[in-house]
Amino acid sequence: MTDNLGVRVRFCPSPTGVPHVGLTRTALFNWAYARHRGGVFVFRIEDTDAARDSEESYRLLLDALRWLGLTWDEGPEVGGPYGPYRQSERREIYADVIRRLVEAGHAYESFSTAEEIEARHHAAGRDPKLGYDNYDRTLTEEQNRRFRDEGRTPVLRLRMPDEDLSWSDLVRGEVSFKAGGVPDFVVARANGDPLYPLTNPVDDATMRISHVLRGEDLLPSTPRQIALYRALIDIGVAEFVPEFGHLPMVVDERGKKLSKRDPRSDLLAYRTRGYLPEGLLNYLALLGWAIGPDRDIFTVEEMVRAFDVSRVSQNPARFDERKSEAINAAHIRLLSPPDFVSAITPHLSRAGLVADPPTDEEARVLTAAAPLVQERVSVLSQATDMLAFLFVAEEKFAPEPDHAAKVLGPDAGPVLDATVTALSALSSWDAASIEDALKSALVDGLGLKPRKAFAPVRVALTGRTVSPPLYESMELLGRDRVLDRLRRARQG
RNA sequence: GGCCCCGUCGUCUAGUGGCCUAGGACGCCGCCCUCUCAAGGCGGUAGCGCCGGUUCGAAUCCGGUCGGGGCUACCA
Repeated sequence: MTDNLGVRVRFCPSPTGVPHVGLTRTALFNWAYARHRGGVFVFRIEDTDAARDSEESYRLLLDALRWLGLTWDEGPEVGGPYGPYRQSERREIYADVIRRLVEAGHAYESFSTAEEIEARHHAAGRDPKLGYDNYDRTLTEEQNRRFRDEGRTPVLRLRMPDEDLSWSDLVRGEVSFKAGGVPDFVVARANGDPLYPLTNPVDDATMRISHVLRGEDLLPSTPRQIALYRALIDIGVAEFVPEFGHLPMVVDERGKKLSKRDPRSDLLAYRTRGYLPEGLLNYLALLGWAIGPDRDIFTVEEMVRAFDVSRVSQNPARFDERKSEAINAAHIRLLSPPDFVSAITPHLSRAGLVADPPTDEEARVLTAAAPLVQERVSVLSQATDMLAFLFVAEEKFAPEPDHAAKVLGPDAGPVLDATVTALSALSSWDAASIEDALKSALVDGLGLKPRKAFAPVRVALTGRTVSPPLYESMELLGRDRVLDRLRRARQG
């Protein structure tokens, strides 16, 4: 039924606004399915709505897929045998299909206005929300001519078959819509503009798409697509009806479809906050799919190997930021030290802490300091806060006021003094020596509990009550800066 | 309103008639480790919406019910 072309799936967003996570999850599942089956992943841009589409949005879409590594085999900038892959460049194709649909009697002219349709429902005592009543379907040429003479211009509607429309959904099983339940729908405006309900299936048909995997919100439009497909087969545009699989919605805490305007849907925000592509993808995969029992951290390769649409969940999936961070954190920990350094470097330079690219000295410190924070961050941008004390210009360094207030009071004086004394006398400057010296000076010497003893030192040196490990941080900072910061803290 | 989809811990899920006194993960709580915070280790908390039916046996099958959601444009 899907002929010898094999698996061909597509991702077909419209370039409006910024890329969002629901869309991305759909892209991921399509991509993973193509890769798993050794098929083709087609990327198509549905830009038929000039009023809302933008070139900027188009560019962001491409960037996003590339960042995530969701490579496409056919589509914008890579081409392919069924192009062009932007609907704005396929107008002649639609015009031709429309003409043939009308000639074959599958589409007809419809002059009814919304008001007239509603009025007829009222007059007949029907629910006015019923939608189009197929009124123009049976109009004679004579009546059509009269409308035209009045100066009215018709839209084109597809004639829905008078029978139940069902299909075996890849994720939901048998789904069926009763005959007559779906009104004849508009495929082209009066001015000839083709509409989404037409362009989408026409492109799928002409691009030989074998499996349509999309959000569940599009499930009610499937009967229309099947009807259109049958018409397309009749006029020789399509060869088969594809398989459909409707993925569960990604919802918010209220259970509603995650809005494009919800800050959590902004895909780009995850990138700037420092999500790893593999971390984000792993979490997105969890929204409606499981790689197996008792397991939820995996690589894209593992996902590709295991992915199967028929195992996709039918329930809506709530987007949980905490869990998405936890999954990302797990992937950060999986990074090799050099990879982690490369991952955080752009964040540090964007924050103005290191040059772009970093100087040799900065790179040296970065390499030494990165392991100190790799297990402490869940998103990359957090590394900038934790490492800032190592890179800020000395004259700009100052402990966070509220942190200082907690532990740098009058009690801290003797601790700071003892630390300066102990450190000044140290013969070798390394974490182990520093630890020995401070423990004997503060814990043994002053009789303080370790947590009490080190808190003021930590804030004096790193500016915060929470920091990377102290001794290692001191080693990296160097004796001069350490002593200088301690003395400055002493003076308050 | 109509049509359609969905219903296992708070959340994401495993579960496809006996392996389930329901497993994992996030979160939360406690303990251990410890210079802080994490990470890590150990332990704990919490769930099959409800009612019937089928069956020796149901989270799993069927019906109903209740609840949630989606769609219902000359947007995509």
